[in-house]
Amino acid sequence: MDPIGFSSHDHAGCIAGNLAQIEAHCKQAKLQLTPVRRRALEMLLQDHRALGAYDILDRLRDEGLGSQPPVAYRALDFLVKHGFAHKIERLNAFVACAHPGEDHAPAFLICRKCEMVVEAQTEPARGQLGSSAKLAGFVIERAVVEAEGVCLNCIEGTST
Amino acid sequence: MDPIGFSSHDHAGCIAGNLAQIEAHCKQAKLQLTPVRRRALEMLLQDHRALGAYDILDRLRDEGLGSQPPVAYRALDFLVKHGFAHKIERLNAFVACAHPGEDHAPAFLICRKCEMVVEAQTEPARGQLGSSAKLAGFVIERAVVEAEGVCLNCIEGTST
DNA sequence: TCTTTATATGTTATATCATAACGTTAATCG
DNA sequence: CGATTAACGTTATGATATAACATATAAAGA
Repeated sequence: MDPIGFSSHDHAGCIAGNLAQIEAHCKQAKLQLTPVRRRALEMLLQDHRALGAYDILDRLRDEGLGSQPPVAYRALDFLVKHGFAHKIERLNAFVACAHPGEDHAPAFLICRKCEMVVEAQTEPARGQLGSSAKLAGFVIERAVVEAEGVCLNCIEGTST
Repeated sequence: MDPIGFSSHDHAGCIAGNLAQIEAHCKQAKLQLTPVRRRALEMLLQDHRALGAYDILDRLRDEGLGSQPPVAYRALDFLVKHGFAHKIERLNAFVACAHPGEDHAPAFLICRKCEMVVEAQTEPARGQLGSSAKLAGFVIERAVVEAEGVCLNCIEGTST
Protein backbone atom coordinates (compact mmCIF):
# COMPACT_ATOMS: atom_id res chain seq x y z
CA MET A 1 0.00 0.00 0.00
CA ASP A 2 2.97 2.35 0.08
CA PRO A 3 3.62 4.74 -2.75
CA ILE A 4 6.98 3.15 -3.30
CA GLY A 5 7.27 3.55 -7.01
CA PHE A 6 9.76 6.40 -7.03
CA SER A 7 12.21 4.70 -4.74
CA SER A 8 14.16 1.62 -5.56
CA HIS A 9 12.57 -1.66 -4.73
CA ASP A 10 12.68 -5.33 -5.64
CA HIS A 11 11.30 -4.75 -9.08
CA ALA A 12 11.69 -8.28 -10.37
CA GLY A 13 9.80 -9.49 -7.35
CA CYS A 14 7.26 -6.74 -7.77
CA ILE A 15 6.55 -7.89 -11.32
CA ALA A 16 6.50 -11.56 -10.53
CA GLY A 17 4.33 -11.06 -7.48
CA ASN A 18 1.71 -8.99 -9.26
CA LEU A 19 1.68 -11.35 -12.19
CA ALA A 20 1.25 -14.40 -9.98
CA GLN A 21 -1.56 -12.75 -8.09
CA ILE A 22 -3.32 -11.77 -11.28
CA GLU A 23 -2.91 -15.22 -12.76
CA ALA A 24 -4.43 -16.74 -9.67
CA HIS A 25 -7.29 -14.29 -9.79
CA CYS A 26 -7.97 -15.03 -13.43
CA LYS A 27 -7.94 -18.76 -12.85
CA GLN A 28 -10.30 -18.44 -9.94
CA ALA A 29 -12.65 -16.04 -11.76
CA LYS A 30 -12.39 -17.97 -15.04
CA LEU A 31 -10.96 -15.03 -16.90
CA GLN A 32 -8.84 -15.79 -19.91
CA LEU A 33 -5.40 -14.28 -19.50
CA THR A 34 -4.53 -14.92 -23.12
CA PRO A 35 -1.05 -14.40 -24.59
CA VAL A 36 -1.91 -10.94 -25.92
CA ARG A 37 -3.40 -9.85 -22.62
CA ARG A 38 -0.63 -11.38 -20.62
CA ARG A 39 2.11 -9.72 -22.65
CA ALA A 40 0.34 -6.36 -22.50
CA LEU A 41 0.17 -6.70 -18.74
CA GLU A 42 3.83 -7.67 -18.52
CA MET A 43 4.77 -4.62 -20.57
CA LEU A 44 2.89 -2.38 -18.18
CA LEU A 45 4.42 -4.08 -15.16
CA GLN A 46 7.86 -3.74 -16.66
CA ASP A 47 8.25 -0.14 -15.66
CA HIS A 48 6.30 2.14 -13.42
CA ARG A 49 5.47 4.36 -16.34
CA ALA A 50 2.39 4.96 -18.37
CA LEU A 51 2.41 3.41 -21.84
CA GLY A 52 0.17 4.52 -24.66
CA ALA A 53 -1.96 1.96 -26.45
CA TYR A 54 0.23 2.34 -29.52
CA ASP A 55 3.38 1.71 -27.47
CA ILE A 56 1.83 -1.56 -26.39
CA LEU A 57 0.74 -2.27 -29.94
CA ASP A 58 4.24 -1.69 -31.32
CA ARG A 59 5.71 -4.16 -28.88
CA LEU A 60 3.01 -6.72 -29.51
CA ARG A 61 3.65 -6.35 -33.22
CA ASP A 62 7.36 -6.98 -32.67
CA GLU A 63 6.42 -10.23 -31.05
CA GLY A 64 3.96 -11.21 -33.74
CA LEU A 65 1.02 -10.92 -31.36
CA GLY A 66 -1.16 -8.56 -33.35
CA SER A 67 -0.61 -5.55 -35.47
CA GLN A 68 -3.80 -3.50 -35.50
CA PRO A 69 -5.01 -0.98 -32.91
CA PRO A 70 -8.06 -2.95 -31.74
CA VAL A 71 -5.79 -5.73 -30.56
CA ALA A 72 -4.03 -3.41 -28.13
CA TYR A 73 -7.16 -1.58 -27.09
CA ARG A 74 -9.02 -4.80 -26.44
CA ALA A 75 -6.23 -6.16 -24.30
CA LEU A 76 -6.06 -2.89 -22.36
CA ASP A 77 -9.84 -2.79 -21.97
CA PHE A 78 -9.69 -6.25 -20.45
CA LEU A 79 -6.95 -5.27 -18.03
CA VAL A 80 -8.70 -2.06 -17.00
CA LYS A 81 -12.09 -3.69 -16.72
CA HIS A 82 -10.80 -6.29 -14.30
CA GLY A 83 -8.69 -3.85 -12.32
CA PHE A 84 -5.28 -5.11 -13.47
CA ALA A 85 -4.42 -1.76 -15.03
CA HIS A 86 -5.61 1.83 -14.90
CA LYS A 87 -5.93 4.52 -17.51
CA ILE A 88 -4.19 7.81 -16.82
CA GLU A 89 -6.55 10.32 -18.39
CA ARG A 90 -4.04 13.13 -18.33
CA LEU A 91 -1.63 11.10 -20.45
CA ASN A 92 -4.02 9.02 -22.51
CA ALA A 93 -1.93 6.11 -21.33
CA PHE A 94 -2.04 3.08 -19.10
CA VAL A 95 -0.26 1.74 -16.02
CA ALA A 96 -0.33 -1.60 -14.27
CA CYS A 97 -2.34 -1.58 -11.10
CA ALA A 98 -0.23 -1.56 -7.97
CA HIS A 99 -2.84 -3.31 -5.87
CA PRO A 100 -4.56 -5.87 -8.06
CA GLY A 101 -7.34 -7.75 -6.41
CA GLU A 102 -7.95 -5.15 -3.72
CA ASP A 103 -11.01 -3.00 -4.18
CA HIS A 104 -9.65 0.50 -4.27
CA ALA A 105 -10.05 4.05 -5.54
CA PRO A 106 -6.77 4.84 -7.23
CA ALA A 107 -5.02 8.18 -7.39
CA PHE A 108 -1.78 8.87 -9.21
CA LEU A 109 1.37 10.88 -8.81
CA ILE A 110 2.87 11.63 -12.21
CA CYS A 111 6.41 12.94 -12.48
CA ARG A 112 6.64 15.31 -15.43
CA LYS A 113 10.40 14.82 -15.70
CA CYS A 114 10.94 11.07 -15.60
CA GLU A 115 7.31 10.23 -16.41
CA MET A 116 7.13 7.73 -13.62
CA VAL A 117 3.65 7.09 -12.25
CA VAL A 118 2.95 6.01 -8.70
CA GLU A 119 -0.38 4.78 -7.52
CA ALA A 120 -1.75 6.08 -4.24
CA GLN A 121 -5.18 5.91 -2.69
CA THR A 122 -8.08 8.33 -2.43
CA GLU A 123 -11.43 8.44 -0.82
CA PRO A 124 -13.30 10.50 -3.36
CA ALA A 125 -16.39 10.76 -1.21
CA ARG A 126 -14.52 12.57 1.53
CA GLY A 127 -12.86 15.92 1.76
CA GLN A 128 -14.00 19.10 0.10
CA LEU A 129 -15.07 17.36 -3.06
CA GLY A 130 -17.29 14.99 -1.13
CA SER A 131 -18.81 17.91 0.72
CA SER A 132 -19.49 19.80 -2.47
CA ALA A 133 -21.03 16.72 -4.00
CA LYS A 134 -23.24 16.10 -1.01
CA LEU A 135 -24.32 19.73 -0.97
CA ALA A 136 -25.27 19.53 -4.63
CA GLY A 137 -26.99 16.18 -4.26
CA PHE A 138 -24.45 14.64 -6.59
CA VAL A 139 -23.66 10.93 -6.29
CA ILE A 140 -20.02 10.19 -7.05
CA GLU A 141 -19.51 6.86 -8.77
CA ARG A 142 -15.90 7.16 -9.81
CA ALA A 143 -13.15 9.73 -9.56
CA VAL A 144 -10.10 10.60 -11.60
CA VAL A 145 -7.37 11.91 -9.33
CA GLU A 146 -4.05 12.60 -11.01
CA ALA A 147 -1.42 14.83 -9.46
CA GLU A 148 1.38 16.11 -11.63
CA GLY A 149 4.65 17.30 -10.30
CA VAL A 150 8.23 16.26 -9.73
CA CYS A 151 9.42 13.17 -7.91
CA LEU A 152 12.18 13.03 -5.35
CA ASN A 153 14.74 11.58 -7.73
CA CYS A 154 14.17 14.34 -10.26
CA ILE A 155 14.25 17.08 -7.65
CA GLU A 156 17.54 15.81 -6.31
CA GLY A 157 19.12 15.22 -9.67
CA THR A 158 18.76 18.67 -11.20
CA SER A 159 17.70 22.25 -10.74
CA THR A 160 14.09 23.31 -11.45
CA MET B 1 -17.97 29.52 -4.56
CA ASP B 2 -20.95 27.22 -4.34
CA PRO B 3 -21.32 24.20 -6.56
CA ILE B 4 -24.53 25.62 -7.92
CA GLY B 5 -24.34 24.42 -11.45
CA PHE B 6 -26.86 21.59 -11.19
CA SER B 7 -29.55 23.73 -9.66
CA SER B 8 -31.34 26.54 -11.41
CA HIS B 9 -29.80 29.95 -11.12
CA ASP B 10 -29.71 33.32 -12.85
CA HIS B 11 -27.91 31.99 -15.86
CA ALA B 12 -28.06 35.13 -17.97
CA GLY B 13 -26.54 37.02 -15.08
CA CYS B 14 -24.02 34.26 -14.52
CA ILE B 15 -22.85 34.58 -18.11
CA ALA B 16 -22.82 38.34 -18.17
CA GLY B 17 -21.09 38.56 -14.83
CA ASN B 18 -18.31 36.17 -15.73
CA LEU B 19 -17.85 37.81 -19.08
CA ALA B 20 -17.64 41.29 -17.57
CA GLN B 21 -15.15 40.11 -15.00
CA ILE B 22 -13.00 38.46 -17.63
CA GLU B 23 -13.14 41.49 -19.88
CA ALA B 24 -12.01 43.68 -17.01
CA HIS B 25 -9.21 41.27 -16.19
CA CYS B 26 -8.03 41.18 -19.80
CA LYS B 27 -8.05 44.94 -20.05
CA GLN B 28 -6.12 45.29 -16.85
CA ALA B 29 -3.61 42.58 -17.75
CA LYS B 30 -3.37 43.74 -21.37
CA LEU B 31 -4.60 40.45 -22.72
CA GLN B 32 -6.29 40.51 -26.09
CA LEU B 33 -9.78 39.09 -25.83
CA THR B 34 -10.14 38.89 -29.58
CA PRO B 35 -13.40 38.01 -31.37
CA VAL B 36 -12.48 34.36 -31.75
CA ARG B 37 -11.44 34.04 -28.12
CA ARG B 38 -14.44 35.96 -26.89
CA ARG B 39 -16.89 33.85 -28.86
CA ALA B 40 -15.24 30.64 -27.73
CA LEU B 41 -15.57 31.82 -24.16
CA GLU B 42 -19.21 32.78 -24.66
CA MET B 43 -19.93 29.35 -26.08
CA LEU B 44 -18.43 27.71 -23.01
CA LEU B 45 -20.32 30.03 -20.69
CA GLN B 46 -23.55 29.33 -22.51
CA ASP B 47 -24.10 26.05 -20.78
CA HIS B 48 -22.51 24.34 -17.85
CA ARG B 49 -21.40 21.53 -20.05
CA ALA B 50 -18.06 20.54 -21.49
CA LEU B 51 -17.60 21.27 -25.17
CA GLY B 52 -15.03 19.56 -27.35
CA ALA B 53 -12.62 21.64 -29.38
CA TYR B 54 -14.40 20.56 -32.54
CA ASP B 55 -17.77 21.63 -31.14
CA ILE B 56 -16.31 25.07 -30.62
CA LEU B 57 -14.73 24.97 -34.04
CA ASP B 58 -18.02 24.07 -35.73
CA ARG B 59 -19.76 27.02 -34.13
CA LEU B 60 -16.93 29.39 -34.95
CA ARG B 61 -17.08 28.18 -38.52
CA ASP B 62 -20.81 28.89 -38.66
CA GLU B 63 -20.02 32.45 -37.67
CA GLY B 64 -17.19 32.80 -40.16
CA LEU B 65 -14.61 33.07 -37.39
CA GLY B 66 -12.23 30.36 -38.48
CA SER B 67 -12.57 26.94 -39.95
CA GLN B 68 -9.46 24.97 -39.08
CA PRO B 69 -8.67 23.08 -35.86
CA PRO B 70 -5.77 25.29 -34.76
CA VAL B 71 -8.12 28.26 -34.54
CA ALA B 72 -10.24 26.54 -31.93
CA TYR B 73 -7.32 25.00 -30.09
CA ARG B 74 -5.49 28.31 -29.91
CA ALA B 75 -8.52 30.10 -28.53
CA LEU B 76 -9.00 27.33 -25.96
CA ASP B 77 -5.31 27.38 -25.07
CA PHE B 78 -5.58 31.09 -24.37
CA LEU B 79 -8.65 30.65 -22.20
CA VAL B 80 -7.13 27.78 -20.25
CA LYS B 81 -3.75 29.47 -19.88
CA HIS B 82 -5.31 32.51 -18.30
CA GLY B 83 -7.71 30.57 -16.14
CA PHE B 84 -10.91 31.51 -17.98
CA ALA B 85 -11.62 27.90 -18.86
CA HIS B 86 -10.53 24.44 -17.78
CA LYS B 87 -9.92 21.24 -19.64
CA ILE B 88 -11.82 18.16 -18.47
CA GLU B 89 -9.32 15.39 -19.12
CA ARG B 90 -11.87 12.63 -18.76
CA LEU B 91 -13.95 14.11 -21.57
CA ASN B 92 -11.27 15.69 -23.72
CA ALA B 93 -13.42 18.78 -23.51
CA PHE B 94 -13.54 22.24 -22.01
CA VAL B 95 -15.69 24.21 -19.58
CA ALA B 96 -15.77 27.87 -18.64
CA CYS B 97 -14.18 28.58 -15.29
CA ALA B 98 -16.71 29.23 -12.55
CA HIS B 99 -14.37 31.45 -10.57
CA PRO B 100 -12.31 33.46 -13.03
CA GLY B 101 -9.75 35.70 -11.49
CA GLU B 102 -9.53 33.77 -8.25
CA ASP B 103 -6.48 31.62 -7.80
CA HIS B 104 -7.90 28.16 -7.29
CA ALA B 105 -7.39 24.44 -7.67
CA PRO B 106 -10.43 23.25 -9.56
CA ALA B 107 -12.20 19.94 -9.18
CA PHE B 108 -15.19 18.82 -11.19
CA LEU B 109 -18.42 16.92 -10.77
CA ILE B 110 -19.46 15.42 -14.08
CA CYS B 111 -22.97 14.04 -14.51
CA ARG B 112 -22.87 11.07 -16.85
CA LYS B 113 -26.54 11.44 -17.72
CA CYS B 114 -27.02 15.13 -18.54
CA GLU B 115 -23.32 15.80 -19.05
CA MET B 116 -23.44 18.86 -16.88
CA VAL B 117 -20.16 19.83 -15.24
CA VAL B 118 -19.90 21.69 -11.97
CA GLU B 119 -16.72 23.18 -10.68
CA ALA B 120 -15.82 22.65 -7.05
CA GLN B 121 -12.60 23.21 -5.13
CA THR B 122 -9.80 20.96 -3.98
CA GLU B 123 -6.70 21.26 -1.97
CA PRO B 124 -4.58 18.68 -3.70
CA ALA B 125 -1.78 18.97 -1.19
CA ARG B 126 -3.99 17.79 1.61
CA GLY B 127 -5.75 14.58 2.37
CA GLN B 128 -4.45 11.14 1.60
CA LEU B 129 -2.97 12.12 -1.70
CA GLY B 130 -0.97 14.89 -0.08
CA SER B 131 0.26 12.48 2.57
CA SER B 132 1.33 9.94 -0.01
CA ALA B 133 3.09 12.63 -1.97
CA LYS B 134 4.91 13.94 1.07
CA LEU B 135 5.91 10.44 2.05
CA ALA B 136 7.35 9.82 -1.39
CA GLY B 137 9.04 13.21 -1.59
CA PHE B 138 6.85 14.13 -4.50
CA VAL B 139 6.05 17.80 -5.14
CA ILE B 140 2.55 18.29 -6.51
CA GLU B 141 2.31 21.14 -8.98
CA ARG B 142 -1.11 20.56 -10.37
CA ALA B 143 -3.91 18.07 -9.91
CA VAL B 144 -6.67 16.72 -12.07
CA VAL B 145 -9.69 15.90 -9.93
CA GLU B 146 -12.76 14.82 -11.81
CA ALA B 147 -15.62 12.96 -10.16
CA GLU B 148 -18.15 11.19 -12.33
CA GLY B 149 -21.60 10.29 -11.21
CA VAL B 150 -25.19 11.40 -11.36
CA CYS B 151 -26.55 14.81 -10.43
CA LEU B 152 -29.62 15.47 -8.34
CA ASN B 153 -31.81 16.35 -11.31
CA CYS B 154 -30.98 13.11 -13.07
CA ILE B 155 -31.44 11.00 -9.94
CA GLU B 156 -34.86 12.50 -9.35
CA GLY B 157 -35.97 12.34 -12.95
CA THR B 158 -35.49 8.62 -13.60
CA SER B 159 -34.57 5.26 -12.23
CA THR B 160 -30.86 4.28 -12.07
C1' DT C 1 4.03 58.94 -37.92
C1' DC C 2 6.82 55.28 -39.32
C1' DT C 3 9.27 51.31 -38.36
C1' DT C 4 10.06 47.43 -35.65
C1' DT C 5 8.56 43.78 -33.08
C1' DA C 6 5.48 40.81 -31.02
C1' DT C 7 1.13 38.69 -31.16
C1' DA C 8 -2.69 36.65 -33.44
C1' DT C 9 -4.78 34.37 -37.35
C1' DG C 10 -5.21 31.51 -41.71
C1' DT C 11 -4.03 27.28 -43.86
C1' DT C 12 -2.05 22.84 -45.10
C1' DA C 13 -0.65 18.80 -43.65
C1' DT C 14 -0.11 15.28 -40.48
C1' DA C 15 0.35 13.10 -35.89
C1' DT C 16 -1.97 10.75 -32.24
C1' DC C 17 -5.67 8.39 -29.89
C1' DA C 18 -9.74 5.38 -30.35
C1' DT C 19 -13.59 2.49 -32.10
C1' DA C 20 -17.24 0.49 -35.47
C1' DA C 21 -18.07 -3.37 -38.09
C1' DC C 22 -17.47 -7.79 -39.76
C1' DG C 23 -15.32 -12.19 -40.60
C1' DT C 24 -12.55 -16.02 -38.52
C1' DT C 25 -10.73 -18.87 -34.92
C1' DA C 26 -10.85 -21.17 -30.67
C1' DA C 27 -12.62 -22.46 -26.25
C1' DT C 28 -16.88 -24.18 -23.53
C1' DC C 29 -20.83 -26.65 -22.81
C1' DG C 30 -25.12 -29.10 -23.90
C1' DC D 1 -20.54 -33.47 -32.34
C1' DG D 2 -22.90 -29.17 -32.87
C1' DA D 3 -24.24 -24.84 -30.77
C1' DT D 4 -22.82 -20.95 -28.34
C1' DT D 5 -19.80 -17.63 -26.57
C1' DA D 6 -15.49 -15.26 -26.26
C1' DA D 7 -11.29 -13.79 -28.34
C1' DC D 8 -8.69 -12.34 -32.27
C1' DG D 9 -7.59 -10.49 -37.11
C1' DT D 10 -8.41 -6.91 -40.31
C1' DT D 11 -10.24 -2.95 -42.75
C1' DA D 12 -11.78 1.28 -42.44
C1' DT D 13 -12.77 5.42 -40.25
C1' DG D 14 -13.73 8.68 -36.53
C1' DA D 15 -12.05 11.86 -32.97
C1' DT D 16 -8.59 14.59 -30.84
C1' DA D 17 -4.50 17.44 -31.35
C1' DT D 18 -0.35 19.82 -33.15
C1' DA D 19 3.75 21.14 -36.33
C1' DA D 20 5.04 24.35 -39.53
C1' DC D 21 4.82 28.25 -42.20
C1' DA D 22 2.51 32.27 -44.39
C1' DT D 23 -0.16 36.46 -43.55
C1' DA D 24 -2.25 40.08 -40.93
C1' DT D 25 -2.83 42.95 -37.13
C1' DA D 26 -1.67 45.27 -32.87
C1' DA D 27 1.82 47.36 -29.68
C1' DA D 28 5.89 49.69 -28.65
C1' DG D 29 9.62 52.52 -29.66
C1' DA D 30 12.29 55.82 -32.78
